[in-house]
Amino acid sequence: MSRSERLLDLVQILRRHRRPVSGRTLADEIGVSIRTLYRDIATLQGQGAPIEGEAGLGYVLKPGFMLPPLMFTDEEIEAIVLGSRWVAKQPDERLAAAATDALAKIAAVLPDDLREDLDATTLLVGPRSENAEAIDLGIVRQAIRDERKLGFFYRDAEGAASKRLVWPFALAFFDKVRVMVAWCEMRQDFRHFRTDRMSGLTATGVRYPRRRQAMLKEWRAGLDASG
Amino acid sequence: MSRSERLLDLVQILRRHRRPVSGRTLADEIGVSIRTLYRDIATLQGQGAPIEGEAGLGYVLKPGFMLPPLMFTDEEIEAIVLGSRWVAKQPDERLAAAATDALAKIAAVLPDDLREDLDATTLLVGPRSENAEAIDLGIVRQAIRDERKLGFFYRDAEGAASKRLVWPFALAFFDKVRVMVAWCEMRQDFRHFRTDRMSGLTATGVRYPRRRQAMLKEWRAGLDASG
DNA sequence: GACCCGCTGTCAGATTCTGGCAGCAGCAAA
DNA sequence: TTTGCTGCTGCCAGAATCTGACAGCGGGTC
Repeated sequence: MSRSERLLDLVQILRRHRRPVSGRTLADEIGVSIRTLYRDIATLQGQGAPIEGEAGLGYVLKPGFMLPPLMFTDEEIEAIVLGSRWVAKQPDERLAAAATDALAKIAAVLPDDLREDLDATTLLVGPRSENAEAIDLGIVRQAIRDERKLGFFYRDAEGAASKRLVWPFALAFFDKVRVMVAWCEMRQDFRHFRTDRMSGLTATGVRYPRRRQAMLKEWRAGLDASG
Repeated sequence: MSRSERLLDLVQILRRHRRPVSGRTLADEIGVSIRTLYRDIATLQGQGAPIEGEAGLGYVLKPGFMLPPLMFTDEEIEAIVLGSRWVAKQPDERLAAAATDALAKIAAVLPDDLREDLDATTLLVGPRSENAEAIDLGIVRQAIRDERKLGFFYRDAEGAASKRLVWPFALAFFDKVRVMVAWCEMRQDFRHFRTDRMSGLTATGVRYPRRRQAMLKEWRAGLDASG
């Protein structure tokens, strides 16, 4: 195994362990001496990987992912950049900021001529949606990732309010509004919730008893059957 | 200079030369023996770089770009994927196909757990725009890249038709319609052309006398002043 | 035929990588 | 405080890899 491959492997292994891992463990897992492991970690940090080491504990990788070298055509790069620009203008502030950061990282490594080409693809968006949500979508995304229940108040189209406890498993982007898809404990069925009608969001921390993937699949199957 | 850096450099140098370049030239430019260059080329090809070599001519790199290893946070990856999905659903077939290809490349290297996270971000789009253009946007994009004049027929909002010769320098995505921004020889001013109202597109092959970047800048300045 | 060029094999020397050892510093539990 | 675990660095010799030079093949062009 070449060194560069090993470095990518190392990042992957670090991703899997959420708790701090000792260098000894990592070294064994890759099949390399601990001295070499320290060198590898240093190299990765030098390349911008957010790895943190603390004496007495071990190494932790901040949530993230290292993309290996990839070959893209001009048009593929253009598509990625255009898409990211679109996301950067969406009202979902968290994702928009992430898109901006990602664009900066990509632009930093693009050759000049390609960057100029991209300037010729302008993205004009209409006025921002007035349906800004009062809740933090980051909490929703985290709950989906961790498969944990969410509590909140919901105001439906008629203005009637209700308190919900749901099992969220997807976040959909529908034209101008964002919609959380979840299993609603009250209705005992799948429900869509417009995020701009939600309030009082509470991350319960309680795991729900099903797998996100399975629910997503089931929900999609239901969509196909009815529509 | 480490080997991996040199490989990236090699791709960049190949990008700059549009004509075939001999291995000898490349080797000199990087400061390495020709034997090593052949090895480097072989390595790059093994990594998927579309480099073609022909005896008696030299090497050519198909239009494209090799992205070096990059570190992204989960949310940045999510933003990129969401944006690419959006592009993939746009009516611009060429870009949509490119977005799909790019997504496939990215998905191929993502760890499983991250790929699952991304499934939870669904993109629901409304019905496709009915404003599909009758022209090939690829020709427009190429003309912009090469800074060459374009001829076409245009039907304005009132239905009046006219023949135009323009200097295109940007392609804008505005909600559901795509707009080509260009200097119009007839009006002697900047004009926007909805691509779905264009027909009879002709790539003249004639270069226009200004730099794309300068026109883009001037056009933007005009926008700011009037709006 | 005489080039030019891509491409491969071989091999010795240069370069880099690796593992083991020693040692320092920070932290936590005993 | 002491003990133990861990991150981190310097050093050095052996292993692994990379590199350059040479030779040779096949396919094109002049």
